[in-house]
Amino acid sequence: MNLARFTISARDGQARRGRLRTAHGEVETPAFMPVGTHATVKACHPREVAEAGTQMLLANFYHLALRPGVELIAELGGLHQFMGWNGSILTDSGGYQLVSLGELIQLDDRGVTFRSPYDGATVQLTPQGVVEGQLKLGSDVIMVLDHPVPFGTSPTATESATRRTHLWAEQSRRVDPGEALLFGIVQGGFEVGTRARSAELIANLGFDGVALGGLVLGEPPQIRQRAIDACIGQLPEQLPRYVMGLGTDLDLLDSVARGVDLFDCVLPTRLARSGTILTARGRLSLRQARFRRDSSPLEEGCHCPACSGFSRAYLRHLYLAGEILAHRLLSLHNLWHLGELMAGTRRAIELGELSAFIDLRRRQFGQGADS
RNA sequence: GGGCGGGUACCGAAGUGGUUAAACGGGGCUGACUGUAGAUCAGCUGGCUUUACGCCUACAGGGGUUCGAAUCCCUUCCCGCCCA
Repeated sequence: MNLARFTISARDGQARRGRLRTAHGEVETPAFMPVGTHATVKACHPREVAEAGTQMLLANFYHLALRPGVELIAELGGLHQFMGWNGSILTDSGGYQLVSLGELIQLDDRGVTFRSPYDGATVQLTPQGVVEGQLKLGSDVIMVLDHPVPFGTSPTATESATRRTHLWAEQSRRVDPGEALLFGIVQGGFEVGTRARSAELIANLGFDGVALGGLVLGEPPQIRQRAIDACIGQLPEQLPRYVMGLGTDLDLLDSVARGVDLFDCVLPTRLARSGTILTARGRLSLRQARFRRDSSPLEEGCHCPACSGFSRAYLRHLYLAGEILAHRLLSLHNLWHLGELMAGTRRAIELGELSAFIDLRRRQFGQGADS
């Protein structure tokens, strides 16, 4: 019944120009979602995040359930009101934490038990509980619980995690998402056949969208691209496709060309907090001594808050001095950069010029960031 | 004038006869970062070179003792506290 929530207005090759309707507005796709794990895009005011071109951001159910708690957020009017964000919110289930917090978990087919990294308390996540919890938060797009495995995991372990992911996906479907959209997640490791089978199975469970999970976990780019292609081949046209955790410029462009609609990544904000900025020519580490006296903006032609009025030298100084403003300005620059990149791809798809656009960006990127 | 305590690499600070070019911090430099336990993490930080645990210069200055000294002795200079 939620199929009409996603419409495609233009195509260019495999790429799609679409629009996802949520309870909090429309999301123009292809879109990049900044990550706000703890109900904040670190260092940035929500207004600034919106100004960077963000229509939907990601928050993390698992982390918010631990702190400050789902009930508390619900009591205070839901996640949007709680964090002062009027746009759309996609919440991740905590599936990724099975990988990132690997030593702190115990799991079986019923779900996961986490030992809280904050206070050692144990928390249980079940497929249904996770969906219900995200509903209580008032999330616009709800992710199911899944079980990703890093590159290099044995076929047996991969098989078992994938089977469990499918089992959990089926159980998740028993919860009525109401106004929210419910997205399933494909796993299957990095073997093309198992990937494709997982995609086919997930695509047939009636979700409102399909995410490709378990990627960017140590695999070489070509293997990742093959895995993405294997999945896309199994997915129906009318469902939005979301590759979880992908976020370099080239990754985004390649995936858009393969028919992916949604992305999220911690990279722009995390890199910013370690002094690295994104530019059309590549990354730039402001910590490098060569920027000490550089009076130019982070990137010529950028209209972000950091590039309007501040020099590289000043921003480098702020960063090295440990000043909070550096985190904010550099984060915003990086969000603007990806916001512009995605706006560019949307325009290019509409004009049927995506490959030219990608070629240009790729060539620029190849020039390096050293000038 | 007398007594006591100090002077260690860019800074702070360990080390009191031998695997010490010298612990540990800070600072500096370099690198990593892809559904955020991350304002985090890792490496380098006397000089030179064939980057080698090779050579040189080093623990205020000078002189000794010793197979061997940042470490022990003598002396000079400087700093701090106390007494006159």
